[in-house]
Amino acid sequence: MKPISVLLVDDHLVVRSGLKALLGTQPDITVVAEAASGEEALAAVQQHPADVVMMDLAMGEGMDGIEAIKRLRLASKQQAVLVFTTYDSDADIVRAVDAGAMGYVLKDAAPEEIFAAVRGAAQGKSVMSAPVASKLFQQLRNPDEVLTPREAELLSLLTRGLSNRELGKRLFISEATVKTHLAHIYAKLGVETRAAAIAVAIRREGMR
Amino acid sequence: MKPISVLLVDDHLVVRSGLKALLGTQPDITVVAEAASGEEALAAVQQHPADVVMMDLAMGEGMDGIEAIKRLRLASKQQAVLVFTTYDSDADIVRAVDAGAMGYVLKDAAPEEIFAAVRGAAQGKSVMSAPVASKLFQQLRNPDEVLTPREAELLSLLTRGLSNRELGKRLFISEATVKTHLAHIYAKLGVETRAAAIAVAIRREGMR
DNA sequence: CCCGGCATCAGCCAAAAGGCGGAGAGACCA
DNA sequence: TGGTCTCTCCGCCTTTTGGCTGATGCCGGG
Repeated sequence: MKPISVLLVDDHLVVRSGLKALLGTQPDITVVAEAASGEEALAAVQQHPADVVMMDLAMGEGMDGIEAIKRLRLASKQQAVLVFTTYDSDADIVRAVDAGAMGYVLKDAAPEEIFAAVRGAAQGKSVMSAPVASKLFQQLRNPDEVLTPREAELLSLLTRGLSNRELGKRLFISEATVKTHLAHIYAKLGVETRAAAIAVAIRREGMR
Repeated sequence: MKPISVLLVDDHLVVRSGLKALLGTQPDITVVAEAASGEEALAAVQQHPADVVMMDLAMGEGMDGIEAIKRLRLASKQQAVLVFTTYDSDADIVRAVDAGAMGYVLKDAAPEEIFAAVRGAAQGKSVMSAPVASKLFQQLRNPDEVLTPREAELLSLLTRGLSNRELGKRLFISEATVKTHLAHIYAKLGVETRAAAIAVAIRREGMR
């Protein structure tokens, strides 16, 4: 049996080096390449077609992890993409799964969990950390709390600190409509004021 | 010459393991212990009185990095504390320096920079990444934009989505005073509304 | 073809937030 | 002692926001 080949994508050298050290302890797993950005990852996968791509979502400048996943999937369906990141925001999870990620593991996971995720991904199985799975269930159970595209768009601008008037101009809708959307958003997020909505959006929904 | 002993504090195993691998390549630096939380760090430093403590600021549950630095400094002035973290938010930097950190290095720094920081800290010198130094200068140049302790406290609660009334109750001050503080905060942050203030606070000031 | 969800808009009213000027007490420093 | 900060508080007025009710057009599934 050939070992599982892995491509690491993370903008932090320490993380890559730590991951390599960890994975190196497993005889059936080999790190064949590393990349510090989405761009590098796309290039690296040409040279080293790995079985599993472990990817961070937040990567400083340039292409973000989600975009990188999409392009990787487009370029070739050979390798499975495993998200390996710090945060478990609802929005990130949904977007990653949507982009075609096979698994979602948090950086504070135990080594065994990480190994299991890599092996699972290599076999085409979905693996995710408990908190991540729990969030996904949450969403499935309460579809009433899922924002519509328009609401999400508005919320995103809201976190930029715009007033109702400004939101209206930006989205080419009347202030009245802005208010209606806001009322719906508040209900779905479980808040009463725009201030709280912004706080929730940035922290929970990951709208940075 | 004895090698420099280092204690690593970070809640992510991958980061600790990567850092250990990196520092291990330097003959004059030895990692003598690791800790995954502020509490563990305080205990570990008793067993292994290291020359330098490398500490992350964001550490999930429990004591945060700033608090850990303060307690470490109280417990013993022997070791130098070097902050090693992902973000360079103004608030974090100021608070860390205030708590007694000797240096501030970002996780995306080059290995040489990390080594230099460890050696510097061991010799009692201050070392910080360029972006960090730049932010500090910024603050020195514009002291008008630095929040007072009370203002920072209020802003922190503001990002929780509280109303003026709630802020007043929480801080045992009148709503009028809350408004006064807010006006000052808005001026310092360069915004006009509480929504924008929250956005800036969470993103720029790192008040998560 | 009707119903439900979505997006759009209106008007009314109460509450909250924000702008402005003024002011006193305590701390700290030159 | 005088000047400067910081924190505290007041009143008055305008703007913004949020709650409520109701309505229209569009689209897609049953």
